[in-house]
Amino acid sequence: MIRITREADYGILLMTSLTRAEGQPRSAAALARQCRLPLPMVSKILKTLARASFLTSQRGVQGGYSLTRPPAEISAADIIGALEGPLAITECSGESHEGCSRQDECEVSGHWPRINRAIHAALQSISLAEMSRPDAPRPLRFHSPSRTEIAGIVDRAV
Amino acid sequence: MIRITREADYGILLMTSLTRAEGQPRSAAALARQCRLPLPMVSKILKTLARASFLTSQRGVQGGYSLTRPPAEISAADIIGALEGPLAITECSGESHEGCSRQDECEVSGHWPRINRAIHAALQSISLAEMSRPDAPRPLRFHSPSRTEIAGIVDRAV
DNA sequence: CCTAAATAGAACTAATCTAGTACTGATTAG
DNA sequence: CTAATCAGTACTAGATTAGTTCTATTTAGG
Repeated sequence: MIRITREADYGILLMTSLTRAEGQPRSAAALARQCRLPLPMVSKILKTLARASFLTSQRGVQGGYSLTRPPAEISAADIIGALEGPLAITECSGESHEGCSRQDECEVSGHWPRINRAIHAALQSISLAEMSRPDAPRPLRFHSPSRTEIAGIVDRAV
Repeated sequence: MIRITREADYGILLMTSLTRAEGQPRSAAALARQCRLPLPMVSKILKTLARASFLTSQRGVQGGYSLTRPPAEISAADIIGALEGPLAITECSGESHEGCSRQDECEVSGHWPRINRAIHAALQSISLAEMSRPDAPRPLRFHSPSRTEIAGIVDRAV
């Protein structure tokens, strides 16, 4: 349907794990164990989140990562945005449509920004604090083997 | 950020094109020309949409595709849902978590359904009729070379 | 001051998935 | 009966993701 990368999926998982740590720094290894994720992957993700300044890192022996802001002030959109990278929307995204041969044909035009905003709003409205609460609607997660799909949103919407 | 496949992107484009045809059947070839998309791709997409009963097809010499419902009654979610396929959410999606080794660790649990619903609602709220109106917020479309990203939703949200 | 525990960062590989093509069959108007 | 058009399937090439490996840097504690 609409997909986010595994990195983003794991990222959210890790952030919720850190939320439950309540300010105490956690090492990448500890988090990897706790979430049963491959350590190198976890390291990579945490590094990225640190660079995006959602986490601070403490090097050295008793080091680790911890949240820089209260979990209520971090949204799903923040986390996903940090991890999926600014990765070139490539041509046809910003103001320059040079590359887009269909510019004229698609008066369809404005629909993507509209959809973008709708989805962004949806993701922004969900805070890390909320996601960390165990008493969620339904105890479900989506782990696909190679990708995580934000799925079922059409076929089995509630 | 969050991506939909090109197929879905094209699908929306084609559907808006059909909307402007106002009930008149259009052949795959005509639509391909109009939207400047490769014909085989267009055929494939239209077939899928027909199977999902958003379109009816008329075979033979003066045949083509036309909408089965008024455009106000078709949402972005419908189109995207039809095209991205039921494609196995694979393990860990429905009620069976057999495959998911992390079941216990991730009390994160309920956050995906919550996010799903939010996004689904967002996509459902946008009708084909709306998307076909040329007077959109900003004349922008996103054609990436290999993928379409519902992008910028985080970094350059409005 | 030296060692072990951590993070930092970049480069690389393999598997998966998407996009697009090609081919063959079925239907229908004229 | 023939040309136009939809139907369906199988295949290929390229791009992307997921995950690994290796090396460097920082720091607590003995």
